[in-house]
Amino acid sequence: MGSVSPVTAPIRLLLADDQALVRGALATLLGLEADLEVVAQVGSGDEVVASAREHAVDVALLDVEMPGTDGIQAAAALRAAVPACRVLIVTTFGRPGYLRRALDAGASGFVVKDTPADRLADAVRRVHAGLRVVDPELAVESLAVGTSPLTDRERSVLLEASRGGTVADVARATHLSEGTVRNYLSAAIGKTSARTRAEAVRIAQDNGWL
Amino acid sequence: MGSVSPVTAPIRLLLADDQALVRGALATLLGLEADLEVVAQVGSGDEVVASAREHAVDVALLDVEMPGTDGIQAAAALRAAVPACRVLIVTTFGRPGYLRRALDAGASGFVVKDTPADRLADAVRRVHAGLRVVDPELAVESLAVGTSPLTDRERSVLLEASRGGTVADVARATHLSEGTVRNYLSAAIGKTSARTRAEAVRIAQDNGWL
DNA sequence: GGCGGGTCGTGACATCTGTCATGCCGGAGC
DNA sequence: GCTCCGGCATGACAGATGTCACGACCCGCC
Repeated sequence: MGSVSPVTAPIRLLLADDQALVRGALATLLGLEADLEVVAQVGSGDEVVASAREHAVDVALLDVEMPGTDGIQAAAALRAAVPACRVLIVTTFGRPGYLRRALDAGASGFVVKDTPADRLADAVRRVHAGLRVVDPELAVESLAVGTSPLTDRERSVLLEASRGGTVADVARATHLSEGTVRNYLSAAIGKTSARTRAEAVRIAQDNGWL
Repeated sequence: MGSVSPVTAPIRLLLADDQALVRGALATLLGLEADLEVVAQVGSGDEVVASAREHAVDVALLDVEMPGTDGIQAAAALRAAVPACRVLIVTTFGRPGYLRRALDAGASGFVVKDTPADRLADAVRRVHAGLRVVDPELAVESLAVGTSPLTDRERSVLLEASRGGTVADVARATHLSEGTVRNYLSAAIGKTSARTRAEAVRIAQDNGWL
């Protein structure tokens, strides 16, 4: 007893990713580290909070793109429900808006999926130690792009329009007048410096504003 | 010598995926299997053929979504250059058109990334043994959807239009008359049973026709 | 109280889109 | 030979879209 360097308990991890293959592969990868232990895996954002609580998770690795509750919403819910649990967002797309929203939601780290595999474990350790982990390049871009210029309605109308329907479709879906929809779309097109509705959709998506 | 059950040489694998994190994780996952060995990893389709030749690869696992040469084009090139090397497509999206094109390109297997991780190694072994590996559900869907109804020009015009530009933009990019572009778009809209250009884009993308 | 900003609506206008008819050319197939 | 089909184009037309001006309401803020 009282050894000079006691064996610390491993960091308990939760993995949330809708793609079972990558989820499993990441679990294997992280499980090889002596000080890390994957104690839970889920395939949707809705299961995150319950699972994190049940398994006394230290760090949750959340993908952004998931069906239902996405990783960012899940991060917010998780921070509220289990404040001791840190969140590391692991995502495919390094969209500026994602980063900002992730940090707002209380995430401690943000890693894109094309970073080298051997850095992931370090990111987890840093997050667990209370540090922030953010790709500096992405942080710069995020600052440059700034926060979304779209109001809530503009965003929701543009989101509906991104499905490809006509103005009439969008109006029906949002319970708005057709004229109003066109006004909001016009505003969104202007604010995104686009020249078409479709282009506005693309720009907003690229920036993570949808 | 002449032992009853000789140790067979491990199956030599190539991994191609633009996301380093999943690539590395998959490598770790597969490397744990005694009869599998990851001998090469690349991050783009252009490097596949050279790398496969250099490392005497038995089975190549290719992602479809990659910058530059995509996994399906790479599969075709690889089959032509190194016929002994089998191809297993590992992709995020189970789009019917992807499957068909992958098989046409000479792929032996097609696995979506939301299949359980423990099945991947089996898929690799089967492919190596000369068997076909295809998700039966996806095969059915692929048959139901059928092959792309779009002609080459319709496809390329729709692809250009998917970037969100106006008819004039597309006409400029494709060196066609504006009227012709509108004709092709109209045809594409009709063939996809869409009611808008944007919807036609969405449908074509979902089916893997772009 | 006044001001700004977001929300929702109307009406009018110029332009863009989607559709259709029609034509010409070239190649594949009978 | 002829026909069918795809590529390419033009012209015309109805309807959709994007823009602008304008007004109404509510809320927060100085």
